[in-house]
Amino acid sequence: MAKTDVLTLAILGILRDQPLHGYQIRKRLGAELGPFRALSYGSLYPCLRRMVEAGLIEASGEEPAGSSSASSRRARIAYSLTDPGRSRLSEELANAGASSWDDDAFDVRFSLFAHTDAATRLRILEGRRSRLSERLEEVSDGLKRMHERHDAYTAELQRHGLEQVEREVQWLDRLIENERSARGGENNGSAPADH
Amino acid sequence: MAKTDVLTLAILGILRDQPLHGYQIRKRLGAELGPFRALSYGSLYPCLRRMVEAGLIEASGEEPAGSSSASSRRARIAYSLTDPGRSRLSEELANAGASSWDDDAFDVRFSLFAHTDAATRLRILEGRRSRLSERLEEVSDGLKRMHERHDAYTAELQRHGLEQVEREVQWLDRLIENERSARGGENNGSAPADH
DNA sequence: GCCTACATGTAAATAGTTACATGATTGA
DNA sequence: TCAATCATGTAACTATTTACATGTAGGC
Repeated sequence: MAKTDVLTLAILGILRDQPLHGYQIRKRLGAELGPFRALSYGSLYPCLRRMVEAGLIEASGEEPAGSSSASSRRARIAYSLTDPGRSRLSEELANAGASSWDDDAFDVRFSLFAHTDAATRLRILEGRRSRLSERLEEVSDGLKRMHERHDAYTAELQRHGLEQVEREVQWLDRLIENERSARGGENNGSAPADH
Repeated sequence: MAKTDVLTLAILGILRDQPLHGYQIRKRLGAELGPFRALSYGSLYPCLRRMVEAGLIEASGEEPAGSSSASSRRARIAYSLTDPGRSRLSEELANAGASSWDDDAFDVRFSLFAHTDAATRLRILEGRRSRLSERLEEVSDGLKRMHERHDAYTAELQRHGLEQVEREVQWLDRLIENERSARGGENNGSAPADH
């Protein structure tokens, strides 16, 4: 349930603007999103098949989104969003069930922020922040409690983990502030506008 | 193959010093190691069973490592390392096949550094560092290449990911330096000794 | 008496990777 | 012609989560 749903969403998102082949989908996803750095075809193609069966996407024989259009390649299948797929994407983008998402799910949602409305963006960022805060407390409690049960390496590992999560929270804070100060402007934003 | 092996190693490591119940193993692992924050019993107990079958650990009816010893609890099973389990742990700790490990595997190995010899520690740290460097290049290439294909949010996500990996590399560099400057001293170290 | 934490497990469903099988196109 | 990259898929295996099933001990 977990990752395939995320993969489905990521595919819907990446097909939003142009049809692509499976191969291209894999490359883009791998290049743009951490979670799919090493996505295997054994995951991708079955997922595409399921999506076709569910009517979310369509497989068509030719003319993907490539640059040159003259060649006569065989066996290339371009997938494109259907209307139900498009609705499903909108639905997903509007629903900020910010609870229970794992890191990967957040990344995918975030990467689709350009097509997410401002209120939902804010809710997602805040939801993510509060979950990370909980984690922060758990880990720092753990660190305090182990404290004298020595093992400096384990402690160092946790200290480092803690730091990374703290930075993640700071990053979110910056983003949240940005979203807030951008209020009154666009509803369908496209830039974190900070540097 | 991937995570269970890591779980097996983590269990061997945590049972090195005292026998523990399954329940205690889960708690400790969850508290000390990120990868096992949400380890389920459905993963843990089958793994313990496999380890018993493989002769790496032994299940004994009573007397775990608890504080008070007077109570007569039922159905509590304390697992302890067998001699083969102990050898297996040593083997694993000596082998720094630093290639192909994922993040979780590194964390588990690192948490066992107190029982790992200095040369192996260094090899593991350097192996990890070089893999992260590769990732760094891939991601920053990707960032440069997308660059004008707009979408500021996706770019921001990658920038942030890049930063986190960069920090991870800096952390490793500090650790590596520490290990190097500690040369001539202990072979079986116990402290990163930096603050 | 009730709730929480302790404690152990199984079965079914899900997900994911690896290895395999195949073949076209491009450029050196 | 040879290698790399493009391109699509399947089957077997491995791992993992979720939901279930059961029961004890200690504190309020």
